[in-house]
Amino acid sequence: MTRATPAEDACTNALPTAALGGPVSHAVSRVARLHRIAAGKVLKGVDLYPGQELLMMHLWDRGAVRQTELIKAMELDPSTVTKMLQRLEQTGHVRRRPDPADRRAVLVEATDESCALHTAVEAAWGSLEEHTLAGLDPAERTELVRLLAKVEENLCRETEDCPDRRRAASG
Amino acid sequence: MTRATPAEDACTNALPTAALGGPVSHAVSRVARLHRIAAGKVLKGVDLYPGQELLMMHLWDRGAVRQTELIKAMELDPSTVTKMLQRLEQTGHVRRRPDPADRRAVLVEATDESCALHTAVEAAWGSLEEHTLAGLDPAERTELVRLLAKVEENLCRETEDCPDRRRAASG
DNA sequence: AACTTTACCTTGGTCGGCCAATGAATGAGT
DNA sequence: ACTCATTCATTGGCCGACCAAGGTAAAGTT
Repeated sequence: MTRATPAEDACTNALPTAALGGPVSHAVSRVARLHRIAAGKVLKGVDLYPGQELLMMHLWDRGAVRQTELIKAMELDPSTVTKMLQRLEQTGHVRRRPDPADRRAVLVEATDESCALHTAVEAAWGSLEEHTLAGLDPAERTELVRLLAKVEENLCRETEDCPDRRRAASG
Repeated sequence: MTRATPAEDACTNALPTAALGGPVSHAVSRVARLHRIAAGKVLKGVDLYPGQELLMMHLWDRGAVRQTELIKAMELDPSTVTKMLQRLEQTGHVRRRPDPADRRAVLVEATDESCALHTAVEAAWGSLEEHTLAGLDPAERTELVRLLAKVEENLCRETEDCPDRRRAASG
């Protein structure tokens, strides 16, 4: 269509081709990267790496849980969670013990020291959020959340990675 | 049997604390992750990993460039680009040669074989973009792009990672 | 009870991405 | 011309994240 000859194309655009072919995809990548960096800076004060704070929040919120719980809640790969927990345990943020009711399961909980970070982490996230949304009025923020949710839905569908989200705990 | 506390079942949907404290931050993380996965699937057909396609696009677009050029254009860490290029070289997508005009620099260019992927990659990105935006009407798409750009600006500011963007290619 | 399937977690590998530190060549200052 | 600073690229280490494969234990089936 737009591009017929792959071999010869000396178009000297300032805009990357990617931005033309997929502006939103491109923007998502960039925003995500910058956001992660920003998160890293904010989290440096609490001795956490980006990503870990979500796990900790879940732990603070729910208390002792099985890893499966975390995996499902955060929709991450099991191996990812395992490794995160190993590091988190090593840094003293988390404690793991075998589940007495299920010998193949592991119970995870936040350590008391980590609980001291709870407030700081939430404050950090609040500040990160505010920074991210600086200059956007409430209507824009709402709209952004709505649109992102739609996009997430779309991507979720293809990925088929969040199938049981709707029914979390049905009897 | 030892299911969980009934109180937890009450707030089923398990809105993570993170979602309350930073809905957009949370959404950005999730969307980014899903988007990356989707990109991975689309790119599997062209033997590229997510992230590499942007680099290749730049190469296809600009021809032989120095790594610095890539680093600035993609706003990535130098070491990241180095490693990406090493793998890309090993998979035959890229070729590197010393810059005759500057003995500490390296010229990078896409191989001919990789050029054959050019069209496929752009098609993949197009399809990814379309998938991402499925169900959004043109107005919503525009708005999303606009809002993401604003957010990127905000994050950029703090990060101070894209200061010289205005003067991309001079001379 | 014995067998089979499923669930839970771990390990090993790969990739993108970062930071910190290093080596090599250019460029600027004196 | 000789320092000194800057730039270019690489290496090593680390983390998040994925997949694939494996081992153990609990359910489900016969």
